[in-house]
Amino acid sequence: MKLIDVANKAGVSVTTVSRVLNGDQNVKTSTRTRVQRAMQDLKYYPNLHARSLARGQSKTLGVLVSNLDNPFFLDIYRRFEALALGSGYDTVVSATHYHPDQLRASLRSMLGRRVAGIAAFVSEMEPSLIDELSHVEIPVVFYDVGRVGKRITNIRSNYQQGMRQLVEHLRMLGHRRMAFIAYPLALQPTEERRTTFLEVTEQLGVSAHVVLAHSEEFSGGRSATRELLSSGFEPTAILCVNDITAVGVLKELHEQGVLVPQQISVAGFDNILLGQFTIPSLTTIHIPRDRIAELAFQALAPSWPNHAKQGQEVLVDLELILRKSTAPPPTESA
Amino acid sequence: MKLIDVANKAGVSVTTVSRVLNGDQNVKTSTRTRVQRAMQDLKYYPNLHARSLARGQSKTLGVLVSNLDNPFFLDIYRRFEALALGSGYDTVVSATHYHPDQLRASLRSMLGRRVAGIAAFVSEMEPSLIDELSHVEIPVVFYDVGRVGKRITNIRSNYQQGMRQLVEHLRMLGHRRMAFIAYPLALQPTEERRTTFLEVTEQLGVSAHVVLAHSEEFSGGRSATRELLSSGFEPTAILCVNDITAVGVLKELHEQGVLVPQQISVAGFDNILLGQFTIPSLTTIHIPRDRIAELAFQALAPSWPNHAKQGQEVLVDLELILRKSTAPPPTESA
DNA sequence: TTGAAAGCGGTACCAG
DNA sequence: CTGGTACCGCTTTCAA
Repeated sequence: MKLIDVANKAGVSVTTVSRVLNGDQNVKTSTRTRVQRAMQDLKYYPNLHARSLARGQSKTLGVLVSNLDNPFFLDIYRRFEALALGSGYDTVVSATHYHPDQLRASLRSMLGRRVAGIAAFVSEMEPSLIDELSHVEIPVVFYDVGRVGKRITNIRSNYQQGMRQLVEHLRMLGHRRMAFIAYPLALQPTEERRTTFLEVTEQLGVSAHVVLAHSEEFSGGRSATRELLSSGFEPTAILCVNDITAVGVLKELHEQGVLVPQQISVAGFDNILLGQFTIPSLTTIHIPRDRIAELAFQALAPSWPNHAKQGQEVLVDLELILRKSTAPPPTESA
Repeated sequence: MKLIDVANKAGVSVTTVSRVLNGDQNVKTSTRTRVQRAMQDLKYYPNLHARSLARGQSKTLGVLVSNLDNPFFLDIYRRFEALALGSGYDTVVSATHYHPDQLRASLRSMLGRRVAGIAAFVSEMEPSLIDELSHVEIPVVFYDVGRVGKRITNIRSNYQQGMRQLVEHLRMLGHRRMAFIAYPLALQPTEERRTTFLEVTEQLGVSAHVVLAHSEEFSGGRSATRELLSSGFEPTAILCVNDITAVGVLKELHEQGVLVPQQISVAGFDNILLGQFTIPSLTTIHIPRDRIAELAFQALAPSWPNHAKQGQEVLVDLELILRKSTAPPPTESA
């Protein structure tokens, strides 16, 4: 079922059909109706490939995400998609599962699709890929990786500021021995959280200890906690690279009969919805995902109000969210 | 950067470039190398739209999901995508957020993209849409909605069998008053869970009570629980339409000081990963998502081992997963 | 082993 | 207000 079939059925030219298809006003109402009827009767819908080919561009935005399992990324994507949809853009996502190869493949596929722009919320972005992207003629926006360039916008979280708030809060409560559960992969953003933790604890004079989770899942938090508890460090507070990990920590502590927050305080990072429903609810650092998604979209969509954002670096501030998983440490009577 | 640019640079015709692009063996090795060099130098990557247009089909499978926030759907999608990728298919997802309009739009977009097949894991599929789909010339597979047709495969969960196991288990434990927290939307699959609950409890002679959550999120479980506790029904076990809801229930009960499972048992449905990390871990019904994804893929991919599945209805059995959130009810000494 | 040329299904410019 | 037609970039006969 093609344009010409509709044209024949309606007794007009393909041009006219194309016009009504695209809402061109220069079509007599009676003709328009006739064409629309024909389209319906034939159950016609346009071939998007032909259209994009002819137009030379595709009103599609590509979104790259490391991991859709983490609600953090999903939240960003959802908001981004909503904005895109609202402006008539289609959206195509690809989860790379932290594999540079998969990332490369997804990227090629998107470029092949001639997307109008690419938003990359991935942690495994390699320099070579960033290079490759900077030669491309479409706008690109990175989150937490990459660098600013001609058409490249960069959004970054102010980890320093966020982590400081959290550590200061805990210190204020009286904590002096804090552990950090880090990610197993050497990914820029998560590495940054770890190093920031180390810096801040050093500055504030609290003793710090880092242990690596060996999975990005809940279970990573669990096993890391086991390891931590038998390490001899005896932290009074455990900070986690993200909320998912913290859920695992909470679970393991509960199984071991350790009370949170009475005996050990726990904090997450990201502020995913689940954190409000854990037992106890989770103190965490909020990363404003809606705002990040909005900034990203603005950087990709031309003719957007404050589209000026393109080609810049934007630093996003984080916010400490206090809930029930943190409290003063037990008084050391020993 | 187009085919012809590469051809010029390499001093061959576009045909030849196309050949090396598609791995055609009838190209002299030296020529092939020259062309490949040219492609690299020019950072060429093919325009997928032109390709699909010329080929008349697109090695892309469309996946429709109600809601990516629910790990249940995400798990299915992840597996499906992996299989597709393994067979050289691209995949495009669309979350409909339970809106028939959004579903319709996504469907059109996919058909416009001339996908090679569509897998619909959506609850809001309307009869009219199913009709529309049956006229399309590509294979389609539905999960929990729709009906079998020429190129239409149907996968269904055996809710009857799953729900019966759960209710029997609880009855065996001694429970006689069970409440069910249902979904707010009138969606076929979730409705089915509700009615099945009612049937089974009736058959087993246990008194039943249904309360509607007013959100599909964790919070829906929380508020429904509040409502339930003040309803006077006093259930000894609460069954939930899914695990997400159950997490909210667990939270609310904990806040109210009700011990799970000592005072009230709680069960979920779906068996998402999170259920292993709740406090207490969640008894639930496992729906074999991997298998569902595999069946779906088989139904769409031609030249697949047991591709015979197409145009059939497949019923998938569920499995009771016993964890720590269910136990005998408190002995009524009153 | 290579190339010329006819589409694929739309879009958009140029006439009328 | 409507139609003719030259592309868009790649695939695929058909010939050489």
